[in-house]
Amino acid sequence: MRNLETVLTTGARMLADDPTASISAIAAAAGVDRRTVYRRFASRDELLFAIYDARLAAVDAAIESARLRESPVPVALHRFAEGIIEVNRRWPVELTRLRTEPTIQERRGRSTAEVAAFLQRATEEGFLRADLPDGWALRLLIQLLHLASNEDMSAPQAADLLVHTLLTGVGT
Amino acid sequence: MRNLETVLTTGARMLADDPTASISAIAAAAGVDRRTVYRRFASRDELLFAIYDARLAAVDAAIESARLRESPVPVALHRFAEGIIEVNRRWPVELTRLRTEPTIQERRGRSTAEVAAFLQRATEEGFLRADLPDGWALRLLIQLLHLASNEDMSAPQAADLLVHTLLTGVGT
DNA sequence: CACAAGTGCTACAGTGATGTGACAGATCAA
DNA sequence: TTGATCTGTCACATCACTGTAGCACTTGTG
Repeated sequence: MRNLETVLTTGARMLADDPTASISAIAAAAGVDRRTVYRRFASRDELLFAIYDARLAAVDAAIESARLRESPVPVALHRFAEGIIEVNRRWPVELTRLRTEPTIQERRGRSTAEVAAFLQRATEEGFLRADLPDGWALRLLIQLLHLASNEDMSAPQAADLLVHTLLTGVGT
Repeated sequence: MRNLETVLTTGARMLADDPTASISAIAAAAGVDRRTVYRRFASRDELLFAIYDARLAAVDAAIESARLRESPVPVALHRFAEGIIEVNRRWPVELTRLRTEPTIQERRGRSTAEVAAFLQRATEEGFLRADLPDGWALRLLIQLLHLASNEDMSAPQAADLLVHTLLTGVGT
């Protein structure tokens, strides 16, 4: 069903700027009856879960195709950034509350571990400074990804800006 | 009354990680009866407004004491970062929804304009690159402030890390 | 002590969202 | 066309939160 996909993406978009958006509102925006949503998802939480799950799947796909383990660091970083920016734009999810859920947490943890390992490699190969606080580069990268996703430019352009900012900052 | 301040700071903290936190929950966490909150604030929105207002006041104070117009750019930047980090920690408000309110919007706009002007000066004096997309440095700085605020280190340390990252990035 | 102000507690009406049921109409495959 | 599946709609119970009312109790100030 195309409708289901529409509900998920629309829901993601709406919940992004108002986490309290009701199922009625989401259904209406997706051009679907509220009752139909309840036929697909037993509860509100299940819908949120499905949305988050879709996002996580997209993130995993982006990580996969970035080849973080194999490609040269600069190449992988660019591909990863571009991929995640596209994911963030299609799934602008900000369901921080769901991160409590163990299943989500575990799965999300695996993805971030992948990225953390990549940053570790980048450090070892001399692309990142080695004297940074633990996890700082990772958290910085994630924030920059959100920031770049909201920039009014193409994904490749945004990725370029992001990588350049990440590595060299905005100073002279 | 000390209670009022407690309600505001507690509310800020609770609403930061769950924007739907009820007045009952906030009151309970602040060690106050729900009815007492309603005696101070006519409605829920008025409480949110008061919290946001307290944060804005703290931000203004931080901007003020940073002397963004007069001090040398590096000095002002450090003072500003340190001040805002402390504000973010005391008022971890993420009431993006309130930004619709015209009063808030206008007041918030004045603060950010002040910072934007400072960044403009920093660019003119050669501390920031001049070829950045419009507003990128400002949005980046704001995000970095949130990020640094959550780091487990003292405000001055976090400010150092922030400024260094902002200006030179994390690359080698 | 006495008075005033503030707070806690119980209770209540109103509202909006959630989740469920039943039925009619639409869609699509055989 | 017929049967099965999906969807829209009206209806309903439930629940949590909001906002208000009245009364009893505590606290501080003269």
